[in-house]
Amino acid sequence: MRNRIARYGRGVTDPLGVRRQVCFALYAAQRALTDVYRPILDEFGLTYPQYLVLLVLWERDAAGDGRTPPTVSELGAALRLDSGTLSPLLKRLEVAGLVRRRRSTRDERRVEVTLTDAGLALRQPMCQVPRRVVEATGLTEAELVGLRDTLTRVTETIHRATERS
Amino acid sequence: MRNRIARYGRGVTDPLGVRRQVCFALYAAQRALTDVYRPILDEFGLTYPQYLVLLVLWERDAAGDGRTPPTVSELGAALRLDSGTLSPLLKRLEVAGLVRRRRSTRDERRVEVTLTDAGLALRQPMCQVPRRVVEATGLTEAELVGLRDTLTRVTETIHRATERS
DNA sequence: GTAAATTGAGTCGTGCGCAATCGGATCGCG
DNA sequence: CGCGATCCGATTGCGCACGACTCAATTTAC
Repeated sequence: MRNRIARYGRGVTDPLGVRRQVCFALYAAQRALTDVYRPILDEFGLTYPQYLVLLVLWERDAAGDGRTPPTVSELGAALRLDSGTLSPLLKRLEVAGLVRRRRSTRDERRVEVTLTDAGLALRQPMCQVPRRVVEATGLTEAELVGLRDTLTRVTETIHRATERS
Repeated sequence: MRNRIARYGRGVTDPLGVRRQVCFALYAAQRALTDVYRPILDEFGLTYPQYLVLLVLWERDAAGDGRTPPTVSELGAALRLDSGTLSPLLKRLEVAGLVRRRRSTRDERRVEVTLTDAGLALRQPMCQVPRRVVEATGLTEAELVGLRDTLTRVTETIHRATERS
């Protein structure tokens, strides 16, 4: 049974106090963490969402399981972004020379995204990026794992709930 | 019809994978939670950042401590948003009839933001919004408090670190 | 008292993030 | 085989976020 939240009245326990809200904490933390990434990723000429796309591509590449390269939809599934976000982003990555976009020959609706040599070469130097960012959070390894798992659970709960509609 | 985001079928165990990273968990959770807010706030014709601004204004209004109304800068300090984001946002809130902007007479650089009657009247019906959202996360109250505090700590740590430069 | 520095709001450009929509490609079923 | 339903990607439009900048008002330093 869901536990009840105290009644929303006024005064000291004002439920509408911004800083009391988990949602604001999440919103603020996300932007703060992006602030940490920005100068680091700037060294590589990347934005945070672009970096995430590369992470997925590196991951798929390393798996080396003989699958075809990921399509725009598959990247969207991995990052939960839709084509309206990914299409222009991938174009910018292509202009930067890090990825290639190519129509699938088997299904010409699909666009397969592959890493260029330059995109592949970025992987090694960027290996230390996560460590540098994590240090800025000031959290212990255990706290980080707990935080990640809680956040992941929240995300999955929400997605399960909304996919039912 | 909107682009549907397919389920991401792979395991969570890839050591260097996107899904292992706290940063991605934060990024994804923030967007998932916004997905929960969107339809609810749509009923009031608001976006999430606009709702946050109203939260601060309601809070200040309830405090009734005789202070002057918050300025754009003070709203920015509360939400950690700069004038480049707030100025157009506040204009939209003004067009919507929820907020008034007025130059301070004592310092004409400042713009004071006050609630209109319509903006004030929105407070009561929106009291249930946080509860409805929190239910969607599927977390207990204790977990929520812990999550909020951890996130707040991360945010503060980052800000202390970056403000030193 | 005036020049220099600072502060506060606004504007512009770039890049997400999402809704809505379009057009082409494929699939399902008769 | 034919045709409608479905799927996929691209595109468009809007609203954040943020950096860089402008401009005016105020504060300071001398």
